[in-house]
Amino acid sequence: MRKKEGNKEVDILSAAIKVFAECGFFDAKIAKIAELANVSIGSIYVYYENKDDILFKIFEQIWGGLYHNLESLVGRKDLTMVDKYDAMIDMIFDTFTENSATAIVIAHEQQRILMRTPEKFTPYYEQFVGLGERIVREGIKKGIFNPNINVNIFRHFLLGAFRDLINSWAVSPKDFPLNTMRQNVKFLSKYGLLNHK
Amino acid sequence: MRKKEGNKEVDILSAAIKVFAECGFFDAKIAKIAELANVSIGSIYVYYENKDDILFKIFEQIWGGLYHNLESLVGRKDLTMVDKYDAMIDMIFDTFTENSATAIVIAHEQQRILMRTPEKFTPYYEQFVGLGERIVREGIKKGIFNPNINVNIFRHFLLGAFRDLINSWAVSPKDFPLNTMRQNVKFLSKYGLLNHK
DNA sequence: TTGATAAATGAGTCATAATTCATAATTAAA
DNA sequence: TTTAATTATGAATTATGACTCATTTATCAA
Repeated sequence: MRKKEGNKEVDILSAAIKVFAECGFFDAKIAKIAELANVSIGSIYVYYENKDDILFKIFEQIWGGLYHNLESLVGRKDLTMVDKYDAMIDMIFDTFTENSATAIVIAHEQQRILMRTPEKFTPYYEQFVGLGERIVREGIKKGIFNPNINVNIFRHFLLGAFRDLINSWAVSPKDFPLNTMRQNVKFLSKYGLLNHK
Repeated sequence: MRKKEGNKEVDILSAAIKVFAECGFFDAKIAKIAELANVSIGSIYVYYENKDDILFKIFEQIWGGLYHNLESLVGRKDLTMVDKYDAMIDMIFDTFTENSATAIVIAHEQQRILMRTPEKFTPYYEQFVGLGERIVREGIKKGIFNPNINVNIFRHFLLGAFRDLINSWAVSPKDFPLNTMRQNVKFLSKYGLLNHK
């Protein structure tokens, strides 16, 4: 039996994230991913079914991680609802700013996949969103959050805002300092634009 | 001289919007656009340089219209800052909900184009955004809006939220009633999620 | 040392679809 | 009519790049 050399599966995924982020999924060439991963073209098809499959695995990794993190957050009894909410925001920021290329890939490709083949998308995404909504609903029930807010709309409002912001940061980090972004997102989503004196 | 039959240029653009919305830009076939527009494949290249050019013209149309509308709004003296802000929100909603296919195309393709070839993107977009920022800055100067808000971040926050919401509405209008969406976006962006009693 | 098994390779296949262009059709002016 | 200018056409060309698979290479057990 022959042993695997290094970890091609991981190398390919990392390379793919970089290439997808730089060129976009459709202009990304398998040959370039192979080159960047120091792997032959054939090896890519040993580890992944096809080009789509590589993209799916990227989503799986990201949303799987976020789901597990959020799961342990929602259960905590030592935090106020606002603290949980803030922690959730931080968690999303941390995940996506850890690797800016990933942020770009998610921002660009997720919507398309989600719209055309939602059944093939990682279930972690819906599970993650479900947990997020739970935090908001719980906050409403406790009278902390505004009961007139439509939770479904709020979720798209917040995630949409996130996508644009994190992508902007990934493209030009100097124009979007992380801490300023965090503070503004937390503040805006909780208090809004108006000056309450 | 031969006369033009009907208005192929417009027919092609309308057909392209539908096909781009349904399949996404990359999976959209020129042949299908030609078929839907009742035009030969060759005619498409009489009126447009290539596939990209069709997409560019769609952006041009939408952002050109929005820019001109917003331009006449910012100059009005009879409105409070909050009224102007609300009117701007309504204007964006109106433009994109007028044609849901256009909303989907913008939501899906704009980011990619803007990131990879910003120099080729319609200048109306930046002009529109500039006017929007002016409203916010003016509101801050008048003490109506919170001076601690980073205007650049706010712009991405709001436009990102919009994109996701309008796209969600375009995909399943029944889950996102227009009026509820309008109210929630206006409320959330001004007052935020917290219950101010 | 050798045979068996799994891993790795990349030149070549092949389908796809954007774009071209030689030709035809239509209208207006001469 | 005839000619010229413009508009319309779609079969044929062509480039591209995802994916295949016959072959090679590496490792282990016997």
